[in-house]
Amino acid sequence: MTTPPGLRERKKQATRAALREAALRLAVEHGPDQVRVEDIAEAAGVSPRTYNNYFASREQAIVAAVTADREERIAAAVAARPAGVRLADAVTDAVVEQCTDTGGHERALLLITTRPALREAYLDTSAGIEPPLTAVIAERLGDAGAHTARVLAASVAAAVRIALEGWLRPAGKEEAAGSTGAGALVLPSGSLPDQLRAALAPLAPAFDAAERRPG
Amino acid sequence: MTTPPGLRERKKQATRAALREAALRLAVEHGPDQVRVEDIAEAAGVSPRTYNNYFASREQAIVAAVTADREERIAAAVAARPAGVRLADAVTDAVVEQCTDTGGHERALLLITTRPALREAYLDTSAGIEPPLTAVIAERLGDAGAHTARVLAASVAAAVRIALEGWLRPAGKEEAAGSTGAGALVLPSGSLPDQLRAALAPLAPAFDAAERRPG
DNA sequence: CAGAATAACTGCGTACACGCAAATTTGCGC
DNA sequence: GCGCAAATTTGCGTGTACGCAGTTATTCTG
Repeated sequence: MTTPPGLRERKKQATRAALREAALRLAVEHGPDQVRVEDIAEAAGVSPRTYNNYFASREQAIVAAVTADREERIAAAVAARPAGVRLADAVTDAVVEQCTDTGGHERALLLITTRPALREAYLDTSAGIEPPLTAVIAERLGDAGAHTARVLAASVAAAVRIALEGWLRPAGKEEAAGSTGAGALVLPSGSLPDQLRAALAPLAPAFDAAERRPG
Repeated sequence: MTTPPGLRERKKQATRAALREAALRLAVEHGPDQVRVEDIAEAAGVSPRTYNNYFASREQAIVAAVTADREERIAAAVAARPAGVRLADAVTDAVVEQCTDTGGHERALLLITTRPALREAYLDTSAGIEPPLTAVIAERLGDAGAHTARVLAASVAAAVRIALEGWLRPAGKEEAAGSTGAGALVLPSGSLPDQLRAALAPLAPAFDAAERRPG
C-alpha cells in the first residue's frame, strides 16, 4: 500500500517545496507586492510556466509556505487519537493543535495577512483540509457514514475559515457591517484557539449524532 | 429602512442584469468557450473594464444568469416559515425548494456544467448563500446565537456545494478516486432534491442543539 | 538493458484580472 | 436650476493564468 516513492514523485515534492520557500523568502525580502511569478520561478530554478503547473495563482505559493502540509497533519492528528474519545473532541483538538502551530512562520504570517489578496489566499487554504478530514472521519464512521463524513469535513473546513477570519479581523481594516446587521455589534476576537473552539462547538452535536447512528 | 432605490442603484442593477443575460445568450449561441468578456461587454453596452467591476471572472456572469438571486430567495423562504417549525426543517425545505427552481434555465445549466471552468464557477455560487442565511438564522437564534448562525450557514453552503457536485457528477468525467478511497465505491447520484436532503441531514442535530440552547 | 509508455517541463500565444487616475454621471442641499 | 461631493465608468498598462504542442526525463515491460 505504501510503495516507496520513486524519483519522479520526490522531485515533484522538491520542486513544490523549492517554489514555496522561494516565494516566501522573496516576499519577506522585497515585500509581497514586489514579487512576480517570474522571480519565484527563477529562484526555484524552473520556468514560469512550470510555476503555474504547481500553483494556480501568485499568492498560493506564498501562503503554502506557512500552511505547509497542515491538511495531512490534521488528519494524522485525528487518526492518532484513541478510538474511545468523542469524535467531535478528537477533531476539535486536532484542528486547534495543528492550526496553532505555524511552524515558526508567525512573522511571515503577519506580513502576509495585511495584504488583502494574500489574506484571501490564506483563508482559502482552509478548504484544503476537507479531503483528508473526510478520509479519517469516514474511517471512524464506517462505510455507511461516508456521505456524512464528507459533509462534516466540509463543515469543519468552513468553521476553520470563519475562525481565521475572526482571528485576523483586527489586523485587517474594519469591514462594512453589511446586511447581516446584528453581527457587527460584538466582535469578540479572542485568541486563535478560542476562535477555533468557538467556531467548531456548534458542529459537535452533528458529530455526536453521526457517531451514534450506524450511518 | 426600505428607502426606494434611486436612479443610481437601479442603473447598477440594470447593468448587472444586462451583463448576465448577454453572457448567457452569447454562451448559448456560440458555445461557452467562444465568448470573450469583450463580446459580453459590448452586447451589454459597457466597456470591458466595467465588466470586471461587476464580475471577477469571465465565468461568473454566465453562471449568475442561471443562479439569479438564489441567495435572497433562500433567505426569504426561510423567513417565511412559521416560527413553530424546526429550524433544520425550515432551512432544508427552503434550500431544496429554491435550488430546484432553476428559473427555466435548465437547458443552459446542462450546457454550462459540461465545461470544467463553468462547472467550478457554478459550484462556487453556493458560497454566496452564506451571508443571507446567516442573517435569517441569527434572527431565529437570537443575539446570543449570532456566532453559531454564521457557522451553521457556512455549513449549509458547504453541504449545498457537495450536493451539487454529487448531482452533476454523471455529467462530468469520472474523477480520480483519490486518497479518500472508500467514497468511490458507492455513488448514489439521485435527483437533486435527494442529494440536497442527504447532504443537509447530517447538520440537523447541530440546528436542533442551537435552537434548544439560548446561545 | 533496450525500447516503449507515461509523466513532467517548457515556450508560445491569447485572453483575462485589476490597480490607477482621469473623465463622466448622479445625488443633494441651497 | 446650480454647483459641489460622491460614486461610477472608462482607458491604459502590467502582470497573470492556462491551453496547446513539442521536448525531455522517468518508469515500465519484456
